[in-house]
Amino acid sequence: MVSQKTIERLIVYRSLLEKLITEHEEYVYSKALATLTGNTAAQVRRDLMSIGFSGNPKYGYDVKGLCQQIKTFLEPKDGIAMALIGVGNLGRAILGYFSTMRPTFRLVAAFDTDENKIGRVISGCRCHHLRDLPNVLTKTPADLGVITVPGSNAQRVADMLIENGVPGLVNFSPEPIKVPTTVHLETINMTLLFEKAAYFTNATEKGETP
Amino acid sequence: MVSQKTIERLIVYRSLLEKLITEHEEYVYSKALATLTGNTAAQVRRDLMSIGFSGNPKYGYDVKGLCQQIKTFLEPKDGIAMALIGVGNLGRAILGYFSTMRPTFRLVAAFDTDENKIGRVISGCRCHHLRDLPNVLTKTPADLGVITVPGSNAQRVADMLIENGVPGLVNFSPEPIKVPTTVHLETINMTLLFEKAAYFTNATEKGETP
DNA sequence: TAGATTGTTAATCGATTAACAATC
DNA sequence: TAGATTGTTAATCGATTAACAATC
Repeated sequence: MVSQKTIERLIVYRSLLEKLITEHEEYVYSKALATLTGNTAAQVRRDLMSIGFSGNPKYGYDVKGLCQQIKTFLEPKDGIAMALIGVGNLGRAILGYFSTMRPTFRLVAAFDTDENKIGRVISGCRCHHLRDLPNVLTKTPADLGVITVPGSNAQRVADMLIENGVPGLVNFSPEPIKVPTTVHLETINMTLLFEKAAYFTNATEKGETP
Repeated sequence: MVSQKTIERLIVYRSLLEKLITEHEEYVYSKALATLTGNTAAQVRRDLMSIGFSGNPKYGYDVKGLCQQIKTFLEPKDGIAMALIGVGNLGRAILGYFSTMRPTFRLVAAFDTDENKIGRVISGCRCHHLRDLPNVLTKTPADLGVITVPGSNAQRVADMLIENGVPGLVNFSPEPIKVPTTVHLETINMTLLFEKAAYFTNATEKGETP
């Protein structure tokens, strides 16, 4: 199978390839793709090999063809339907963010327990009460559940999503949650990220960059 | 030097140790620490070795002592002063988040270019105009700059922060930015995170979990 | 003492890089 | 053809895991 690291790089390649398309570049060499994304040429060739895309020793890789192939490889053809739970500042930031990313990523429903938010439409996405989650997700199933509630409720919300057939979760709450192995969990731990940034900033200042 | 992976795990250990302290646990074995954080006992012992903390074959590791040692290792003793640029939804979410994390992480100033936000105090942090950044950061220097502006301005903001002596950046904007090697950069690419979650959710559904 | 865990070294594993024949 | 790049295998590197003597 394709490793997590390779997937991450493929996402970065695609983002760059889209930029190259707007610049009307037709072909790109592994060396150029590597330099522009902070990798090595060998790494790029190995990654592209893993998705079965071939280049040409004379011209390099076809930009449009490669971009399309990565897209096909990464994204299911009917896109990704997402449900978001917790319409606080972070939730609203994510709703706003993805409203520009259609049609691949579609936020199909938002949930909260604050009555003031219920019924409102934020960035084109309707906010429901959390108790209606089973009904809403039965009508419009979601591939990805985005958890942006305070930590103490994260596990409960995760359990609800899983019970209602959501196969993947993205957890932004600081509380670690448990899921069965059949469910994919991506955790974005802000505290950890900032602690790490703080540590390495300090280390970099002290010249520890070997 | 201590690897990035080890630093990440140390942060997780500490978070758990703090929980154990509230539960009045005095000692913990490497096996328990490992199970509770999703690692192996050997991994834990190796990580603790790298920061020079010793346990006892009879009782395991002293919870309070270990927690304190990790804290001392990770965090400069006068805490981390942060400046945040871009007071949109994401910026406000982060301001709210860190207002509860004092005194280690202190948001000393926020900046925006929207006149409606200038002068307001959000989660205890005053919002200044971006043009005043040099003055404000001269008076209250920051260790970490948090970039939550739309992508197109990210590089310009990063350059301003670096020019004004900020040694570490956390970039939430989708646009990749360039920094000199003397500056530490932590990138949180939401698009990448969601693309990855979507891919692995799909792969997990198809049973590709070897 | 007997039994379990720590600290640390050696073995293993996986991912990255180097090398080079095949190709254009 | 000569020169450069691709595709792929072999070598290297770094991180994880296994093993075990020392310790309590």
